[in-house]
Amino acid sequence: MKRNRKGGYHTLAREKGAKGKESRLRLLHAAAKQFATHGFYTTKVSSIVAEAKLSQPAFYLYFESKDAVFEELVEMFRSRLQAVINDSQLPEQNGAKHSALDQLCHTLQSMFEYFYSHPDLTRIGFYLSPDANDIKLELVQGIEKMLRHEQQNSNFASDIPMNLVSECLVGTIERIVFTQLLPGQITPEELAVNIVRLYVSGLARNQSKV
Amino acid sequence: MKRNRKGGYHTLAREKGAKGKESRLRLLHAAAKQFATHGFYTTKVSSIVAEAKLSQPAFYLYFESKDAVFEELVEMFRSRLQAVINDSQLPEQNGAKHSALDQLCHTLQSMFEYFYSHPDLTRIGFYLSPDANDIKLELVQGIEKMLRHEQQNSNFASDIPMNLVSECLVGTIERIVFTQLLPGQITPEELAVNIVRLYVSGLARNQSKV
Amino acid sequence: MKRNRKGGYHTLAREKGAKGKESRLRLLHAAAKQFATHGFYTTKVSSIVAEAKLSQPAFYLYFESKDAVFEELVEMFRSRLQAVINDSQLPEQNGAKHSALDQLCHTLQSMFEYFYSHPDLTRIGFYLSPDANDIKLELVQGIEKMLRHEQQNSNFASDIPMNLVSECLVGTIERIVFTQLLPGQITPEELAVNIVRLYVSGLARNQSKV
Amino acid sequence: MKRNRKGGYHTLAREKGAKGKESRLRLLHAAAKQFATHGFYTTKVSSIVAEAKLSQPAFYLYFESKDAVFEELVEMFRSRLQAVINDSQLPEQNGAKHSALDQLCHTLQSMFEYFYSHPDLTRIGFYLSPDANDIKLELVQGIEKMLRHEQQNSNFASDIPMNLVSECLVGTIERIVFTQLLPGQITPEELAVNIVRLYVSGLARNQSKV
DNA sequence: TATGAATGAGAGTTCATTCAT
DNA sequence: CATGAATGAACTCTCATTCAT
Repeated sequence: MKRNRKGGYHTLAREKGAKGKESRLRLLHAAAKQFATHGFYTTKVSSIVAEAKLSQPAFYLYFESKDAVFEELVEMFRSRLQAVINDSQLPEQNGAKHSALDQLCHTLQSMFEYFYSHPDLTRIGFYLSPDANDIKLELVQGIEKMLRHEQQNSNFASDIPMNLVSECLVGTIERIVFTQLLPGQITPEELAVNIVRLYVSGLARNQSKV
Repeated sequence: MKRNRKGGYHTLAREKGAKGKESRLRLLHAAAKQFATHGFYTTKVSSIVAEAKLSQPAFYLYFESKDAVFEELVEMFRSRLQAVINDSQLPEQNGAKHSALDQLCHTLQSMFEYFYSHPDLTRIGFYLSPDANDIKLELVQGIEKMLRHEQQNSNFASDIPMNLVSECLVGTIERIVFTQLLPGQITPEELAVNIVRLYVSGLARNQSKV
Repeated sequence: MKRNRKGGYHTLAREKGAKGKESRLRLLHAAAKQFATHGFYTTKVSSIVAEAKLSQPAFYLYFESKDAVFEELVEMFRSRLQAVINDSQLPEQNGAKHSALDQLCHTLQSMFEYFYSHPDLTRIGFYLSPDANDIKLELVQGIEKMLRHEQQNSNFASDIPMNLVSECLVGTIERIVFTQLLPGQITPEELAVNIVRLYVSGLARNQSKV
Repeated sequence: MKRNRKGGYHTLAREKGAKGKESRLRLLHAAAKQFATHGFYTTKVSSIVAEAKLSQPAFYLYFESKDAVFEELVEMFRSRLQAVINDSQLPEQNGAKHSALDQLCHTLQSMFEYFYSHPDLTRIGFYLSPDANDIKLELVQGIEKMLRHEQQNSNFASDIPMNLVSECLVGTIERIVFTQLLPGQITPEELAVNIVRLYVSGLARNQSKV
């Protein structure tokens, strides 16, 4: 968020007692929902607290500013997404490593599962945040690494630069998540499989095209 | 009560003489630039008119409101994009029709050329507008039509639903335009070719994968 | 577009604690005074809050808009006036009902007392409001009813339509209130007596005129 | 008008040629209509010129300001009304002077005829103008003079002060003009007769009341 | 005689944020 | 732990008025 930098945190974060922790959480959820639904600028602090059934000053008991909650949500999305990706390493099986494609497929599926179970955060981190580009860039780089790996195994012949491919794939993911996954048109698994298949095999019946 | 008799200053939208037309255009360009750079909410009417070297009231001489200019810009983008797509039908050559893929490739290239020469509008119509989804949906449908055509010529074996493919492709376009095309990393033609190749042939060297 | 999610700050009209109630009242009084003194359009919200010793946003804590306070004041005038009229029914005395004229006289006096003790509201409801006509019309009808009553007791011979008489009387009231009563030239009681006498007996010494 | 004093006239009034004179008149009529219909503040210069089919600068060719036209219209009303009253002196007939009542009746009728044929001006001068009070005061004084005259002829026994009676009468006139005369419910003559009869004879059948 | 184009000045309203309790 | 009450700072939009032609 570059919206309105204010400088260092002041010592709020009073989330000591149980009640405080709970209030903070309610605010966080309310904020996520409101931001996801209405965007950053049309979400008013007043509606966040209304949804959380707290007063406006209470909001500032737990967050430095409207910008700050937003940033926190984005950060949550970013780090959890990172975690999901990291945790999705397939274990070796019977001493044999999985192919990079299996790995990719599995990683995508894990991501999609995460997106599906956190639609508000996803909307915020992927669409709304000014940092969305950075987040997606990380994704691009992660994917590129996997692709290069497979390429080194000489399974990819494509003369399209892998970086471009990753960009394409991330674009695809981005859209498909919002138009297919979140509305529940398709399961995370199907989506992962379909996308990987498309990117690997392409559409053509005979491989002489273009 | 209802005291307010609105009804506009004097029917708005003068643009009779050349000077007026020019001012309106300056405002339109300034607005496009500001919106594209800062987004809708952080763009102030004051900065638009500053960039256009006019006073604030002048703005309201030519546009009903800040919302209205924005909508006008979006509409421009939408209709011109539509026109570009429609005008990109390849003519028959030597009595033989072009393949749907050539057609797709050519259409993409035309679109990319349009995007490249109108980056501000593109940013507005594709990212910023609440109507962006509608616009992209039109695009999805247009592309799906082309793909189905090719499919009926039985050049596509893919068992992935064509609608899903279109969605994927549009996602790709969307991203690639902003990360590669607009920053000038790649020419419209290269981009079109690469994308079509990727979607048609896929990445794999031998077609037994996944 | 429709970006604006209005929906009010936080449901408005707090006035929970005593302090809030008091502020709201101060604003209401200030508004009444300003409107009465300067009229609707020349009264600025800024002068209302200045008089109430509050900031501009505080105004919108208690009222939806400048229009809204005005309407509220008008409504107060209208309803209280109605109440005054209703409450001014003379009780039976010694088993004998009062004559309609006594009743009229008494009602007028009550009204005048109300006007005299609420000059600002009176100015607003009688002069300034676009609804002033409705309010006066109610008054005309109320008075007409009393007059008809007396007429049925065959105390009135006049061949002037009672409706016209009521209109005349209301016109008289309206003016006399502002030129005589509010400036303190005459007491409510004197005024009521004089007017009724005038309307009942007329000016002429011998009743053969005109 | 105290609205916005601006100081002395500048030398505009270019109404030399016939066309100029006509434009000025069109503006004046348009202004009267707009002011009468919508009031001073809700009438915009832009709507006046729209109605007059001229441009905004043209307006300032003929009038110093919005305030100025309004004042001019009020002044027209005031002076013409004065003239009507002065011209309504009944001539002696057969050497015998008319009674003051006949005179009053005739004067009222003339006034009503004037009002009826100039509804816009009447609305402006009687209702809208801040000077309305002065104008009505003049009227009160004129009427009071007539009444006193009749009183001296000892035709009036009333112990109600003649000044108060005049005030009452003017109030009556004011209202009745707008609710009965201008909407065309009653002719100027009938109105004059009815009012005078009411004020002279009163409502009562037998003169012992109150 | 008239107008297209432009503006200074200000009004109402909103919102994130804080004070006092 | 929480809130009722209040505000500074902006922002959009309007309107009478003028400049240049």
